[in-house]
Amino acid sequence: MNIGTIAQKSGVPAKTIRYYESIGLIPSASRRPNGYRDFDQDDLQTLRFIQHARGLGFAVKDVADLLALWREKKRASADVKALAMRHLESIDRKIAELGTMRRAVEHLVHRCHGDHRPECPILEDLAGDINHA
Amino acid sequence: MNIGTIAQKSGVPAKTIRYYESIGLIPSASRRPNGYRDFDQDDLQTLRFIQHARGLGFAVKDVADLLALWREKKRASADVKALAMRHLESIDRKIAELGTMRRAVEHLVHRCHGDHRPECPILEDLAGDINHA
DNA sequence: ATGTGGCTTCCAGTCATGGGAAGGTCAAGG
DNA sequence: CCTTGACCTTCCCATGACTGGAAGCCACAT
Repeated sequence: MNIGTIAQKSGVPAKTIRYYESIGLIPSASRRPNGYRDFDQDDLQTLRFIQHARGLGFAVKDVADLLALWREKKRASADVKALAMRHLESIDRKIAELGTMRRAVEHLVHRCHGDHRPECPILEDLAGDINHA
Repeated sequence: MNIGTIAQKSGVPAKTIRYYESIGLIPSASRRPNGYRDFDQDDLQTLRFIQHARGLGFAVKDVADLLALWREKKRASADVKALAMRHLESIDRKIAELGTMRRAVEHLVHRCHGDHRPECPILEDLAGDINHA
């Protein structure tokens, strides 16, 4: 299977597959006599796994760990769960951070007339008057 | 005022101030005979403005636009508001995306025993069985 | 023979910094 | 006067996770 084919089937762009190979996330694909990479069903499985994990927001480093656990038949599910829970916490931190920003920005937007006049509480607040919630 | 002093007063690291200068976000600071940058109160105001805007998650490019509007006395507040609203929408998109991830990851975490045994729905789902919500 | 599309490698850019090297400067203390 | 330590300067490299593009080979159809 050529890289274009597996890219299509896995949803991972060819460019990204080469990148994953270069950083060692996936093993180096075997080569045909003409130099083209040749992928098999196993590679497809792996790339789909990666695609799903990335889709859930796991960092590439974490995906590498998940892949290792996936291949390790004697893993303890507690290890997988711990990794996933750390990820969940990091998602929660990001959501909280964005929520704080969101409230602040929304507050500013609310107070700005948004017309042709130059007076604008958004700019005033950014300039330093952060005392009138 | 040396760069270290203004860094302290503005909360923007010296390194970052030099970077802002290099990309033209702030004007080039004047120099003392010894080559040191010399900042004044205006620079401090500007850096504080930038720091606030960055703290609200505005991209550096957007901060540049906000700075330009701030300095333009004949601006229309509608322009500022529009920029802020676009930012608000982008925050909302990110929150929604993280929320979707969060629910999926939490669902997986819930279903995993997390003990010494190798069976793990997290890995199974990532491997492709995405049909049992 | 020519066109097209896919494959290869390698280099550079993205975004917003942070780290660290190599070297000049300044104020204080011995 | 000299040294120490804390500043400052520029420069290049690294991050994360790709993406774009150039230059060149390969495969197949017309």
